[in-house]
Amino acid sequence: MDIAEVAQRSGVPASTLRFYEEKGLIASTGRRGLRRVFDAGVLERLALIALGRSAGFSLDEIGRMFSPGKGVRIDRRLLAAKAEELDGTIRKLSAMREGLLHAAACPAPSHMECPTFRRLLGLAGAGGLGGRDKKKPSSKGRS
Amino acid sequence: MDIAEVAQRSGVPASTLRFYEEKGLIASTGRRGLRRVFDAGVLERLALIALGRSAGFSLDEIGRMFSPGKGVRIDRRLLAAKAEELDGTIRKLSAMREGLLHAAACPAPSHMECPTFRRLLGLAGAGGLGGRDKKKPSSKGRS
DNA sequence: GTGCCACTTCAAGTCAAGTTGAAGTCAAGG
DNA sequence: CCTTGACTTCAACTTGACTTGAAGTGGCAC
Repeated sequence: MDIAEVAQRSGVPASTLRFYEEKGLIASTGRRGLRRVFDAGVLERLALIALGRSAGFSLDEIGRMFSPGKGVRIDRRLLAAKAEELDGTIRKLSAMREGLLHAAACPAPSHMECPTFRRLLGLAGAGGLGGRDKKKPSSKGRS
Repeated sequence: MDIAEVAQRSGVPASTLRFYEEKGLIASTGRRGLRRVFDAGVLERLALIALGRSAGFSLDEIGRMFSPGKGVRIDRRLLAAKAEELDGTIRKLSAMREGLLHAAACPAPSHMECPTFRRLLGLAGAGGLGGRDKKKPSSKGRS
């Protein structure tokens, strides 16, 4: 498979594939001339990377996970830790969602007069939850 | 209040306050010499900003929310939409957490041989969930 | 054999949300 | 009056994950 096929099959842009290779996240099995040749395993690897990213791992973390050998070799404690972290995030997000929903339905003329909303303010200050960014739509390139 | 006091009372660094003012998210009521003077309302505003950020709004979105007037004037549909978005995120995060937990405890020698883990892979590909970044600890400056 | 165009490389740009540094200002205390 | 140092401005840097552009190469269809 050349890079275009991997891109097309995985939905990951070629530029990203090169970037990932540069970062050591994926590897091409060789070259045909200048062009990278990938084997099918790279698709699994890419799925794994997507999974990791979804779970909140950085590319570096993901890289560390399978840089050792060919196997996936993910440290289970790392997974458990990440799961716990996720759990905290979920809790905060849930509280926020509740508050948002209430605020949306709140009868008070101004949100500032709503006790629930005001409670939410404190929550925001307290919570460690950071800014989230949406994933890019990435809806291009797929036929 | 000068910037230092606002910083101290809100926990938001002065550099960030200047940045926020530049972005139109907060306003100083005047100057004493060169120095900004803020009134107490800015603290509420900052709480609101923190809330918005926690809920996943970008600074621009937050700015749009209260740029109109002095009042908070948050569009309730926007809140509801954000809550729904949050809900989706929570769902994905939860699934991810389940999978992570399973993977951490999974008896299969390689994660690739574990059906649950493989199911997770599909999930990651499907989910729209993007990369998350942790909030910085920000444990400086607070006494 | 030759031309095209998908591939290659490498550097630089983007975005968000700030942070950091240098150089300058000025209110207040001694 | 003079020093101090907290404030000011402005620009450049940071991080993470890529994308984009320019310039070059070469595999493959014809």
